[in-house]
Amino acid sequence: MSDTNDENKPMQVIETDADREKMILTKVHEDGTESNYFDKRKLKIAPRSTLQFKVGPPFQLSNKFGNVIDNKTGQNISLKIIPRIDRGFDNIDNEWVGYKRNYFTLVTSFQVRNYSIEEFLQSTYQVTFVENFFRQTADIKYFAVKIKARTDDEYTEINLVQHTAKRDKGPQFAPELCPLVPSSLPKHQIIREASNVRNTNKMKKCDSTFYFHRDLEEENYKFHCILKTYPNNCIQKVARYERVQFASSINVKKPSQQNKHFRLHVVLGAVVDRKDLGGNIDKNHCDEVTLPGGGKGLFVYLQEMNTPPLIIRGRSPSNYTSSQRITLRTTSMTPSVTDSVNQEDMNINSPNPLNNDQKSFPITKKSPKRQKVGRPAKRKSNVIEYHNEDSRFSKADFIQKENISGTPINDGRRIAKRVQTFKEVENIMSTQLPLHEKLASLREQQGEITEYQGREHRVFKDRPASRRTLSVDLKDIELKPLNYLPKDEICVIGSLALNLPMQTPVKIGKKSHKRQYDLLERNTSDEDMEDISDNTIRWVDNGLNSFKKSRGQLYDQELSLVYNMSTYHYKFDHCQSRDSISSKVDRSMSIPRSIGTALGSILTPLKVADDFFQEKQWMPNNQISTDLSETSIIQGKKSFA
DNA sequence: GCCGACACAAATTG
DNA sequence: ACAATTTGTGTCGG
Repeated sequence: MSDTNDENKPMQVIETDADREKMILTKVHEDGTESNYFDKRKLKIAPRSTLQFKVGPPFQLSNKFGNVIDNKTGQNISLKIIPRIDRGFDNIDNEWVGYKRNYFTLVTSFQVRNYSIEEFLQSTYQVTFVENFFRQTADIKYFAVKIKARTDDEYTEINLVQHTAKRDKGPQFAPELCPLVPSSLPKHQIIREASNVRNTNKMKKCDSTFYFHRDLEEENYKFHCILKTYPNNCIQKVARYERVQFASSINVKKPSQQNKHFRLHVVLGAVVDRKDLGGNIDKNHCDEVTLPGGGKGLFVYLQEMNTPPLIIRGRSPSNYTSSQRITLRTTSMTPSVTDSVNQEDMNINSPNPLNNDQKSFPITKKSPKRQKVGRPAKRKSNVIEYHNEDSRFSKADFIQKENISGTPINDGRRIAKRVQTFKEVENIMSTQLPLHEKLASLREQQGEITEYQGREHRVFKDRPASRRTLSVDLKDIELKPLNYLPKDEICVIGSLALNLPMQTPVKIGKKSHKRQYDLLERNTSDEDMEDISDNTIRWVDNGLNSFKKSRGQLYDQELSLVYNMSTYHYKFDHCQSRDSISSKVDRSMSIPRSIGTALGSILTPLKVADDFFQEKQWMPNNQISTDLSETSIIQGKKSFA
């Protein structure tokens, strides 16, 4: 459970470094599913991609209100809300970021310590709470949950809106109070799989996970019990709030232009009959509801959990890739701390007219140079077309044409293709090189002044700066989940895939990755459900302590952070030297922090690898190192002399 | 600049 | 294989 022992320290260094540098941060859950966190300013992923599902910020207990007594035993019962966000929030640079226009999913159940569901439903309960300085007691008709959003500072409630799957064609509605019976919470994967089920067979399979059918259990509940006072026959075990959005009217920024922070709240409460209560109720900690019979009821808050502060990005184009350009950079020499300094220097010379407000993304933080204002977004220009074999058409060529015509080239000779893997980036780069060089020399002949003049340093001193730049529009790089590619040919790095000159198809080996190891060791339960904790105190401890322990608001214990580039280094294999992938995975653990932080790069491992190679006095040929934080592609020398 | 509405496109679902 | 569905986001116009 504790990840803070010595052998993990090197890992943590890497992770911390990686934390600042990765395009996609992959968190592996205990059930083997992954959450892939990425910045939508930097990377566009298809709407229905499974990468859009991800576990969001953890909840912490924020309030306890009433007291619930089991009428049979006279004992207090101990309740626990089990909420989770399954879509809509990315962990970017230690902040939780959602999009105003996009859906999020919040699921929650609740559990009662030391009760089976049957035991629980066979009894009746009484709630005692204080409202308006008066102590009130009433029988509970049923338990229920609701969700809310608030601003972090003012504590103003923010409206939430839900859509049907039909979105614009269907109605909008506020998230409703959801009567619940106790249950564990289905795992993230189950929520994913159940998200758009229409097939009746599938629905039946899901049914027992999500619903409790009172009529089917009649003989178990012959006497008066709480089950009888639940509103519907079909009672939910899990509240699923899907397709939720913040009200479109919310202002996501403060007047100072700083991000406003929001929190999502989950409230567990008990619904009682208003008639059972005396006096005035101020409704500070309860809401009025309508009872099944039509009478007035009260939803009495029992317990509340909330998220850490959330950032909601608005509709500004600056929050989308359409306004961005990424850069692929290649280096011809081993990166080092010095190099990185130099690079940073270079960066300063590149203007960043776009976003000043990008500190949430590490790459940008490291390289404050977003160079070029993206061309106006064009609906139909998301596809890069190029021909793998035809070096006459370079990416640069393409971009130029595209910029002029506003449409992708498609003259029938070339294969339309979206860039999805680094292999493809590689292809683009390798095929375009000759032309690029040509263009470069042409430019030189014409006496063009290079953008990086004055920035020469040892890495590039042998090449005119004008030869170094090519750019790839970020919009044109879209990454697909792993299962789109034949497994034996790729290296899985988060959800990115690279051709891997290596047999192991690969995640990170046990020994090499303590966290992964822990994860595997712990991953013993096949159940879809999370276990009910059998100790109240531990609940609290787990909730709060792990919150404290968490770094970047991810639970240490529940995850293995497998960063895209942190462990393997690899290269683009242009010359069959397939032995050049270092198998010294273990050594990755000792990558000095300075190396890891040296370059704001989504392909840091290449640089890391370079460094190892240098250490070993051996440098592989044909490595292309790319740096998405630069504003241009810089093509290194083809080989080292 | 913000927002509603409509539109497009791409992965999933059946 | 194919069509329908779903959802991120591009775009227009008020």
